[in-house]
Amino acid sequence: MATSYQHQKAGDLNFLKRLNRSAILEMVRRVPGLTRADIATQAQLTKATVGSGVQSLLNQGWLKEGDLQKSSGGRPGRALHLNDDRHYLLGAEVGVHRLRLVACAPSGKVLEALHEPFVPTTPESTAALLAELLQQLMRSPAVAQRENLGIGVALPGPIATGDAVLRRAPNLGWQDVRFLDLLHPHLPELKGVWLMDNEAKSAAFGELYFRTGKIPESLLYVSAGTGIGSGLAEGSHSPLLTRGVQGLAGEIGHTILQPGGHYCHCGNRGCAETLVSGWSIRATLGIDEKDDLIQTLEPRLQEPEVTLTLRRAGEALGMLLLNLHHTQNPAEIVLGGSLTQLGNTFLEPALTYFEANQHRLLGTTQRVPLRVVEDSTFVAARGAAAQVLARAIHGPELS
Amino acid sequence: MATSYQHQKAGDLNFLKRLNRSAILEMVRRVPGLTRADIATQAQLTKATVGSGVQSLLNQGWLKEGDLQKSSGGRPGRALHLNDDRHYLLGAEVGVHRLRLVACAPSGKVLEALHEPFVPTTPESTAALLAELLQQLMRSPAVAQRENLGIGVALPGPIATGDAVLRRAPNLGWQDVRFLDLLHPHLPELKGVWLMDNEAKSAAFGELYFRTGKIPESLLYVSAGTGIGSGLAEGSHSPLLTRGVQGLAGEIGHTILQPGGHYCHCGNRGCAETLVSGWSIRATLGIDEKDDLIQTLEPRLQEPEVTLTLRRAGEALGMLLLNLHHTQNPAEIVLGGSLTQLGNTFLEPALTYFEANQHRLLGTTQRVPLRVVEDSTFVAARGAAAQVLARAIHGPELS
DNA sequence: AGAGTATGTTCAAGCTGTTTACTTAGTCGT
DNA sequence: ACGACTAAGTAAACAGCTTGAACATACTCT
Repeated sequence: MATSYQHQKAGDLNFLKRLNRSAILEMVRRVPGLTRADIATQAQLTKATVGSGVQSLLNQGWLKEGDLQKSSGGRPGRALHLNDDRHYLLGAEVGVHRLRLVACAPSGKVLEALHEPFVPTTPESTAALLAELLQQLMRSPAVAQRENLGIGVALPGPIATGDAVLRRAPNLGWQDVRFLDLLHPHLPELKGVWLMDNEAKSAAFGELYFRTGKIPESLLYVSAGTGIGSGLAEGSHSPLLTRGVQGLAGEIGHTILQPGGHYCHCGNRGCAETLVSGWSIRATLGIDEKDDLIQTLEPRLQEPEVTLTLRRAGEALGMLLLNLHHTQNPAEIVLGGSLTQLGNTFLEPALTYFEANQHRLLGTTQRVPLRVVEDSTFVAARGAAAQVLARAIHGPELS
Repeated sequence: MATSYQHQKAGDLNFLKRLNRSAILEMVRRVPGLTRADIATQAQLTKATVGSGVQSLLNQGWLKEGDLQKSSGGRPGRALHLNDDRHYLLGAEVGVHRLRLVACAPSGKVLEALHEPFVPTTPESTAALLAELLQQLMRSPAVAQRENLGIGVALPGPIATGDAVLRRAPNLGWQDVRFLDLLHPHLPELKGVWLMDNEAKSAAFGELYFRTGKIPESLLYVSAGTGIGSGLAEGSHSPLLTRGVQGLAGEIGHTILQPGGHYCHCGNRGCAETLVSGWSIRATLGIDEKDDLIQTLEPRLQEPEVTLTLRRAGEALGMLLLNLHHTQNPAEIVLGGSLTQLGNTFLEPALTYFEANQHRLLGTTQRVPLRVVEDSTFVAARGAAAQVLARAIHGPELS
């Protein structure tokens, strides 16, 4: 249930063993079908060490053996795979207008999902509602016979490292909420990892951690919804998230993009959110808080006023992306959040601006891919589940 | 001589031993006067392990024993200190108008320094000149009888992780320079660690790594000179630097701060450097490239045009700092570079803007300290030396 | 069928951290 | 001044993990 992260400086033999087991598990997770010999080569371990480590992971049900591989002149190796049938992870996102829940297999496959509209209330009643939905999810047949590894909750506001407090969620009207402490009494039987994190950071983590094939060395997730935030995940083995001392890292909605510009709800002037965000688009077009932004705008996309507003917002987003490129320089940028549903009127100016300017400093040597998530509904919830898995693999759970 | 950094996933017993030795050494370095018992408690190791580790570090000359500490009811512990007399580190910075060199003790104390004006030429002749100055430094009495641990070079441009190439240095007119490969033939006798890094990143590393007492969990160094760049160092044990895939992380001079603003030399419009930077101040006030900016402006600080220009630049810097606060949220910000010598006309607006706005999102719970370096002349060179020490402590050198 | 080659396993050996008991060096109380 | 007490540091036996070398296994090529 603790979320603090112990910075490991020194270690004993047990630590070394766990380190090696984790490394093996991560490698097979990332590259399904790896053989013991492949692992020994890549991890710089001996065949014997890998053999015993794999055996123990097989016994614990983390791995399973697959087919024999094609021989390359000698005895063929046996393929190893993550055992995707034994465990599951719970991930939830408390959004501004929605609760989203997933149960994931260790591979990241979504086993069951729930998507409930909700009107923000107190943290306490939200926790009660979420607990009820989680229990509903856990009773579903695809999940019920698996072993749970823990639960992760993604929230729309800054959360500092090592302290499970949501400092402020302006769009929920919450402040200093220890959400896990509120949720735990409703789910006392739920053991394993308990964690909470910022929504964009969970999303970034999940997009990187559940990736297979060629894995970028870092990934930035930009979440464009009512507000706008970002998360940076780095490192392929077990990605690290940049949270900042106060959890404010990624609060890009409040970076200044137009000095002396409009007032933001934070009290400052010219914040990026005054140019791109659900609330600023609402304000510009006079759309009521109670109406769904996307549904309201969909039939009005041809109106010149709407087109102009979305184009301007899109261009501001492009600048914001370029600023992140020149501040954090991630290997890949992923764009998600409800505003991506506004389509090309909004997205095209952002993508165009970024493409036109990303090579200003170094020429066209290496392109940073910018990808728009097709459906970002469960990205943050799935990301929180990914964080649970990472914690389980690298924590004391693995014996 | 290799600069690539192997991401350690798995390890053997030797790795574990080195890890523990490094941890002990780091702890004593950070808190001089620690006893074996203190180390055992903090590092979660047994007395016996610490004892043998310390013994080996004493034998190798990394540590030395000090006085007995005050007893707290039992046998007093013996204080341990970093042996500051045995080794030294070389650090150099190739600036736009200056070469700066230092030889440091492991504590970070500058033993000898050199500061030479220079006019940018080819990489080759710069390497030759630098090598000559380095040899001069190594012959000085305070250094000559110590053992060298390696050399680090800080350069004004992006350098990607794991690849010792300076991609572009616009203010030097260099491109794709493997500077270490040019320097090495002139100093074949120099063994140990060889590395190069971006100037602001070296500075950030050094400011964090050589700190004693209360150590911030992360530190952002902003270098304001001809151009403007930043570096973020994180983690107290052995700080990590964020470089980005292409080494563009921290290129904050080219973040957009004024959409549709003036053209930048990068070809884009509204970059922060068009508002704050040595070159933009020169351009606004019509100061020739050949004249020293600081010396030219010092007698003119009362002129309304100068005051206005510097105030505007300072305010833009304040916004840039706030943007970094809301993007990276470091635990401490350090401001350096030649422009800091312009004094309060320039600095005061920056500091005021930052102080006035840093609490917009969370209230005044926790203040992020913003410090201006008194004399930033050797900060980057000393930081490069710090990187050498860290590489030596955590690399294979420690047996 | 037999040689060749690479995978995976077994087991004694070596190394590292731990445990336990002991020595050492102070303080406190009488 | 002496002894009881406390905590730091050390020595030796012990436990656990990785290693190295020999061996068993499984496929291909001739």
